[in-house]
Amino acid sequence: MPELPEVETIRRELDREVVGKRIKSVEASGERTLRRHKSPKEFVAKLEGAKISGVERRGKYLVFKLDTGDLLVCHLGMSGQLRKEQAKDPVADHTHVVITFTQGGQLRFLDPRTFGEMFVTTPDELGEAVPELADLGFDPVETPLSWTAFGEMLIKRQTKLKALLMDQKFMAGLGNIYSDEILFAAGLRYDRPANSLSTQEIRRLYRSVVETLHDAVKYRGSTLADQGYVDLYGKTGDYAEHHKVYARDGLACRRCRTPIQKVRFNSRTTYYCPQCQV
DNA sequence: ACGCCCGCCTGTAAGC
DNA sequence: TGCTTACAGGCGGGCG
Repeated sequence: MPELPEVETIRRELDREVVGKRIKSVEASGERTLRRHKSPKEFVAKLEGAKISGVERRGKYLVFKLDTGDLLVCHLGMSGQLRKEQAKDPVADHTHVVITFTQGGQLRFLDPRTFGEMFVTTPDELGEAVPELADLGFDPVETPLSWTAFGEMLIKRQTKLKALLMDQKFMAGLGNIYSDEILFAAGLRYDRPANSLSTQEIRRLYRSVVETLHDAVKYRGSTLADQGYVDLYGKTGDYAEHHKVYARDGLACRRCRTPIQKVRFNSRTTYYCPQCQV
């Protein structure tokens, strides 16, 4: 669920809420959340006493810069949430990490399905020990390309459009929801071979990538019916109201009134308009 | 290189 | 009502 717009929304809030704060203590009970460490103790030891000097985003990863020189990396997976709370607030189920600041207040990580993770590493190791981050493709919001450069990369690939959009090594940050929304905005089917696009289609696709993501960030991301995504304050995002195809199967297309179709593609649910997307 | 599927997890909801 | 099954989609990995 958390894709680029949701992670960017949280990053902006973290920028306000935790940058400049010093970590007083850390409670880390989640072994699976901290699976890259030998033990939660090791994770805690690297954090206590450190000050957070900045928060960046790379695709769906959050990277906290520490004044020790280390980096705290967080991926929310499917069900991870970061929440700003007070020490007196009740601790929700599935809370795996609690960071308490010297200035008061806590940052908590909860994650029912434990696909998410947190770990501390060094800038050097990001390029070696952490291939997932080192191999990430460009970030279309943070470091956009020209559409011509995008087209040169795209035309070389022998794969279908949706698989390519979701490939984090090609472009970082898209998941199932935004891939479908972007393909609708571009008027392209999920199963079009990437190397079959005309120059005009490439330009339209890239414009749709950038515009859809910016729009979604403006509305603070998509909270679906399951409420799986909320921001740092527990607030839902408003972008789902603006979805054109995602979870709208059987409903009339907002552009042409044809019913939106739901299919399985690469064992993922895919929504599209059979009239508007070619 | 690509398509396809599994495993990792839990909460929710549909189906019998 | 209560049990079982399917689904949700993040990612790595394995296989053809």
